[in-house]
Amino acid sequence: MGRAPCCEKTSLKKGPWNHEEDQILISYINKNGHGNWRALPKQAGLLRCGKSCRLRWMNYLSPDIKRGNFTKEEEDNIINLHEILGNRWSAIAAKLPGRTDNEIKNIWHTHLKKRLKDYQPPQSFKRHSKKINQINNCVYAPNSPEISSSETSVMTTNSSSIATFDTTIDDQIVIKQEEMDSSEYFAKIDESFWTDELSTENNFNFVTTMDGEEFQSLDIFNSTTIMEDDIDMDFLFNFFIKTEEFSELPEL
DNA sequence: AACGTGGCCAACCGCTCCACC
DNA sequence: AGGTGGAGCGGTTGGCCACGT
Repeated sequence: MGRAPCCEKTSLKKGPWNHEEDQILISYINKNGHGNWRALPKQAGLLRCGKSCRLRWMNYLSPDIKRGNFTKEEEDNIINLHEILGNRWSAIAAKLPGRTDNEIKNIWHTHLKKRLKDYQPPQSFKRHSKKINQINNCVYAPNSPEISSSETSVMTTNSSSIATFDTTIDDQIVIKQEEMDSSEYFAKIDESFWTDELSTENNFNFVTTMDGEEFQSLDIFNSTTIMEDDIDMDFLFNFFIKTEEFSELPEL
């Protein structure tokens, strides 16, 4: 069974915070910081448990929090990150500055889940399957030279390419740190590109070769979305953990 | 105007993780 | 190595509000 409650709840206030309590908490933390959440309410003179104070600060009062509606870009990022990370709301929040895990969780349950459900992928998808389990090597090459025409890149609907697969070497995947205008590299996808084989989980991903002529789909996308304009190692690490098929991780 | 219903979101609860002893 | 306690996480709840009938 779980541990005992963190405080004697009978004497402590629960429910919505009022303005006065907010002010007490803000001024206490501004003055003293929050070393020990458990001890904080007593020291600050609040009839709340430490957990409640921490939650109020982290989710509402902290100056780092960005208020207001989520932008389309933020929503897209949440969708993509959720596809990679699942319900790890705090990990998703860490990628969205100013947004809290609670906020993201709420918007996921109220808006984004519905949005994904409503989305129908195009009907036909021509795929030349290249199984991810054929890829045995992984190389992280952030400063590698320009992408050659033999390589296949991966993108999402709203971001630049970050991953490049060398199609001339069956068992190698090269990850490059690229910042580029994706429209420069990727041909437009028309209806003939898609087939019925595409599962709904794949609907934010597609792959083209660099010359834009021959499209390829990789089964990697059954569980993975690659995204973000600015790649970072933490993100890459999560990506590789998620795609357990890789036998090697990039050097960190 | 009154009532019912559903959406939204702040807050709570139970649990795990992890540092420390 | 095992116990303890604080911090943090994810699921869930409850109350407010907008909208429809």
